[in-house]
Amino acid sequence: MSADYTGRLLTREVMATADIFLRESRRLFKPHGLTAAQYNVLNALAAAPAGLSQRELGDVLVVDRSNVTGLIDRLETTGWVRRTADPSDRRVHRLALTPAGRRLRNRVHARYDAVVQQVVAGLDAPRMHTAVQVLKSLQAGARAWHLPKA
Amino acid sequence: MSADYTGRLLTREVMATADIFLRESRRLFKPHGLTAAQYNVLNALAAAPAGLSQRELGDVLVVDRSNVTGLIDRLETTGWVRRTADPSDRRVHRLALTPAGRRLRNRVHARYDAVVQQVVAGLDAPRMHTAVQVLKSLQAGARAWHLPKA
DNA sequence: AACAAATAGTTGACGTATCAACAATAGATA
DNA sequence: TATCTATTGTTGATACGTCAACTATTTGTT
Repeated sequence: MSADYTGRLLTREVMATADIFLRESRRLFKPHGLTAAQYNVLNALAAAPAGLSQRELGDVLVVDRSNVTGLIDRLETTGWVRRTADPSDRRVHRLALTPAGRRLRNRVHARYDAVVQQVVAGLDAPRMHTAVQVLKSLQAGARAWHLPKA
Repeated sequence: MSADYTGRLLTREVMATADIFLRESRRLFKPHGLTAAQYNVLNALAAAPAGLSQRELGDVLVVDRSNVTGLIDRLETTGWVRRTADPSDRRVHRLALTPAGRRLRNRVHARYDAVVQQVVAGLDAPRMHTAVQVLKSLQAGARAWHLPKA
């Protein structure tokens, strides 16, 4: 098994695994009326006690500002997120979970976490640790390819 | 470092890595006028000497039939893919690369492959092998969670 | 203070993805 | 054969994602 064959295989499997995770996680979110992107928003907001601006949220999710607009529009109509004016900068919208949004997030997060534990159950810590290191290395490699453009 | 912490970390890193790959690969495809989805179509067709029906292509790419329609519409207008009538079943459209499509695919594939080799360069075979095994196990685990619904 | 950047958010155009509903065709069965 | 069922591809609605262009602000410079 040549090294480059394994390299191709590895990158392919990373993509395939992420794709399966995404698909299966959608099945979990759907009954709660949530999409995967919306769950990520609730989660990011739950982890930011002081709230986030839309730009900050976009940075956290690695998503364009323009995408955040629609995402929050929809989450506002469902009543899970609130936009409030920032007192010190009239351009920014401060985002926060509503109580209902926080409850929903906690409920879904617990289920999601339980599934992750189940999915990961067959793996021993050293192997997982190696896998994480390999993934980090792949991320660094991908970014290193990116940077030379500068 | 508890096992469940590593489990959460692992799944998060899988998603993050796939996301970075996707973003960076788009940078590679763009100058050739290709999107990531379109590259995947060209690749699937290049690997199927007898051509594929739209349903078969959807199965290979794990996307909905309805998505294939638009994908092929666009690739037909750029002249990289051709739809032909299937003689034995008037419902199906047989898909094939045009010569230009095949040339484009080969050109882009070569570059893509070179980048993958570069990205993977810092990793030794045993670690990659472990990572692939872990990923396969995660896929199996995710699907195992899926199946119990039946 | 006045003017020139830079930044926050929105909009519109487009590509990709899903789902549900539909027409045309094929296949199975009564 | 006539009918019922399944399958192929298309369409329309909705969501997500990008980019480029725009407005309203802020900040920085002269």
